[in-house]
Amino acid sequence: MPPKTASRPALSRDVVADRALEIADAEGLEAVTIRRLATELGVTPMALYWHFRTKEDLLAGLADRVLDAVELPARGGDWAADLRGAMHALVVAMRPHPQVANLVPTRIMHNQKGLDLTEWALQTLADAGFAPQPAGQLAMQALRSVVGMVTSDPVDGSGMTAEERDAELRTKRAYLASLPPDRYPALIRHADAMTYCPDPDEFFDLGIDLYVAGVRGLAPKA
Amino acid sequence: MPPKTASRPALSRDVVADRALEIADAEGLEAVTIRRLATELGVTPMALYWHFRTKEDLLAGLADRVLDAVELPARGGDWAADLRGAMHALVVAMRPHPQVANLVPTRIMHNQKGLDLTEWALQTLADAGFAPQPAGQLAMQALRSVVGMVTSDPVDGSGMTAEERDAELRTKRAYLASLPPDRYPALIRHADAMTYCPDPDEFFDLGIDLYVAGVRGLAPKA
DNA sequence: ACCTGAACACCGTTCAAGT
DNA sequence: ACCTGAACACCGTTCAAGT
Repeated sequence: MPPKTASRPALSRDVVADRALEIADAEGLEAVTIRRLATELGVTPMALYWHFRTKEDLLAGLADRVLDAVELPARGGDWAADLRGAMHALVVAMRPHPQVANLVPTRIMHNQKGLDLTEWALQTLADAGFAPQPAGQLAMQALRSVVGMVTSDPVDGSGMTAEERDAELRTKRAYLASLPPDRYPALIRHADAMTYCPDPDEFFDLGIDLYVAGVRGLAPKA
Repeated sequence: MPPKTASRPALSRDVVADRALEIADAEGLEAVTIRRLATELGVTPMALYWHFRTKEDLLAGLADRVLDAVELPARGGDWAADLRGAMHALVVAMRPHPQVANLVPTRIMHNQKGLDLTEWALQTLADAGFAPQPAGQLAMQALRSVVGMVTSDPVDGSGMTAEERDAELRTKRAYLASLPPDRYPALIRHADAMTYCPDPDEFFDLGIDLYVAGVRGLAPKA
């Protein structure tokens, strides 16, 4: 039966991890603190140690929660489309939690969905004709590529309001415009493109396209 | 003139940053602490605040120090070779300090060498025919690609002794071998390739090749 | 099984003061 | 200009104890 204080929901790994995810999304990973988490959950800091061995274990739990949300699509026969599908699935799962993205690579091999993703990637790369060594490296590169994109997401990457983003954008452009034009002509010419991304979806598409085109370029000729 | 206690070298941003780099390389970024740093430098924790506004500022200093070490080669006319040269220069500068690699992207635009690198990349990608928007994204992707490789360097990535690495390698392989073979056949087949890299240089070469091949695949036809 | 209480050894940082 | 001293508000974690 539930505890007396009906206000407090029962504690569990998932409840704690979900709350930690909310804090991380709203205020960044540094804001995720055993003590803060305990206060918000109406519990003593030590209570959390029943569910997580250490804070590191808790952070691993966050990464697992993100990986668990991955929905792998069905495989077709085309290796390029399959790679795209897996990367897109990862992007969809990770974009809501850009702060946690960096933790995912450490969990990829210790998580059911992570193993499924890796198996998928290895099979696909083997289909494309790669030997085990490059296939393994390219599979990991796909993961890192997605993590990198999500981490530097031009929109959601750093929980800010629209006004804050606007102010920062103006600051950045003013800064780039102030650079010596004889030394940094291209930088100045690209100032707008580097500071503003009209369509975030295109941002991710380009990253995935880049990876797939790279794999295609390196693939052994059939 | 030097202070009385000749044992203590004069404090400065560079002296502090170099010491912090040593600690980070040997024991990881978490070991870099204002108080620890002060003790090692024979000084009060508060002394460091004369040279760095905050700890964040100190960490930025570490990233700057890594970027300062980049030696850009001369440019040829071939855009692919130029891209390769810039990425290789970044790899050479960052590999000795894999723990700091993650901090570099935040400094790339606030550092002389970072700006030089970006200018180089943008000019090269413009030469290859890219419009400003994709050129800007691809330039950042090159940086992230290098950071990702250095961060997961199979050899130097996580300051361990040869014995520790060997033990971990055996553990990992035993773990992969214990997976259900009907569900993870490729993973098991790739176990050796995923856990051991015979030549770290090839690891980085493949990553750079992947990026360049990707750019080539996306480049507008001449 | 699940949680509390008190204590320990750390953090980064402010503020006033010394030289 | 450069550094010290004392204090504040935090951390993660251990260990023994409660229910």
